[in-house]
Amino acid sequence: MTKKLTEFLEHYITKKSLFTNKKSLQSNYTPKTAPYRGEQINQLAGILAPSLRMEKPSNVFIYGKTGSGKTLVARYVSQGIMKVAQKNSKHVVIIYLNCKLKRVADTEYRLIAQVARELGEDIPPTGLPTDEVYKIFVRLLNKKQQVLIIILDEIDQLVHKIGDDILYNLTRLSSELHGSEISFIGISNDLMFIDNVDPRVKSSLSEEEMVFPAYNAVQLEKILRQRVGLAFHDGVVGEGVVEKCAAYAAREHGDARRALELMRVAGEIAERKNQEKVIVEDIDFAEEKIEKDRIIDSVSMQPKQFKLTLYSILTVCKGLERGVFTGDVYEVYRKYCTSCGITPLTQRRLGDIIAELDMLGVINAKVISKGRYGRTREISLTLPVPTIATITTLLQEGLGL
DNA sequence: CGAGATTCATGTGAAGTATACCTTTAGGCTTAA
DNA sequence: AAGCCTAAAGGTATACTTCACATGAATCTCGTA
Repeated sequence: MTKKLTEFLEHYITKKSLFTNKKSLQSNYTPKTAPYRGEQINQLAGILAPSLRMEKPSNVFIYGKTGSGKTLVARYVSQGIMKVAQKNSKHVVIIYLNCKLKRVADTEYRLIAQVARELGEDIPPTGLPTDEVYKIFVRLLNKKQQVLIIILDEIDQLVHKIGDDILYNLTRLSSELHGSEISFIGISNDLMFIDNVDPRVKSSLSEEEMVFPAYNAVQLEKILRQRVGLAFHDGVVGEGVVEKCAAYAAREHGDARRALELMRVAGEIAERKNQEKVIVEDIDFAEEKIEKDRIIDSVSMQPKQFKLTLYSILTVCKGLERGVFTGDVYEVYRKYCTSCGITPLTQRRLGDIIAELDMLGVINAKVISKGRYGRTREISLTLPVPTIATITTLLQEGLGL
């Protein structure tokens, strides 16, 4: 037994990895070149370039489906600008924020606080008045002359959650600055998003607009090939693997991020199975695994009450084909609360939590009217059965049930 | 039979409350001159 | 007397509760053909 283990570990060291540079398949990796996005890069660079002369660049709004390279281009261009700025000792600061991240940038206070933190100021997580944080932020900017560019990724989620007042406040910010300049890059998956905000905000925040088309299958394949060349040893990726990967991702509105992740996970799976090559079948496994991991990840990061709510939903749904309703879930939820000593929330709150779980994509909740029998959310599960099982046991352990 | 009223179970918005955390202030203690 | 620490006071953001009203289609009601 122990011999077998050491053998395995010994073997692991000597074994040649399939990867040469796994990082280049990870989603936060910025490659040296961005195929099929040259135009967008030039355009964005053109918009942001004035920052290098210490002038305020126009605010930009970037639209495009997930995995169409929005974030990549924004990152790519900012890196370029930062590099040039540094060489010429210009004070240009570019901050990237993902507004969707819970407890980081999902409220006005937290967003500003986070930006200020990135600029090296210590802001407490709560307790300060929001306008005090604004003041700190303005003071910070005025301390030395600089151009600040804030990239707000998934900004539609933020506005959906807390309203568009924050955008108004942000746009007004620049009038309080002397010396420094500030501009924003908003990134949104939702094409209709800007039409639903205050027109005053709209005009000032989207001085420039960019739309990113989705990649088609051919382009995806080219991108994949490029990255695969960086990430894997030669000849490791088997026949037809890249093609299949590209086809899978193209099916999902040309999501390049997904294609890359698929490729990476397929590689990991192949490696774990001690294969010499990545084969087509690995992609199928990878697809399952990715979805599962994504869900498990986002579930395990939720607060306790969310977990308990989800657990209640899962148990109520189990074995049932039809969707379940808020009332059913609440009943079960209360039962679990007493059995594990958590004070139950009100049904009002539970409704909100269910809505949030829906937003996360863990469950599917739709408001329906049952006519004479009232109105409720119809909750159903869309996840594959094995995933549900895993989550259920995970939650069970986590909640001590 | 069909138009309009009714009804149910919960959605949804606003306002209030509890909690955790922040800064400021005042008082008490220590320390150094 | 100055400096430092601590506790209380006064304030905020956030998660949650309470209250009150909104919703919308199945069902009911009742006048009419």
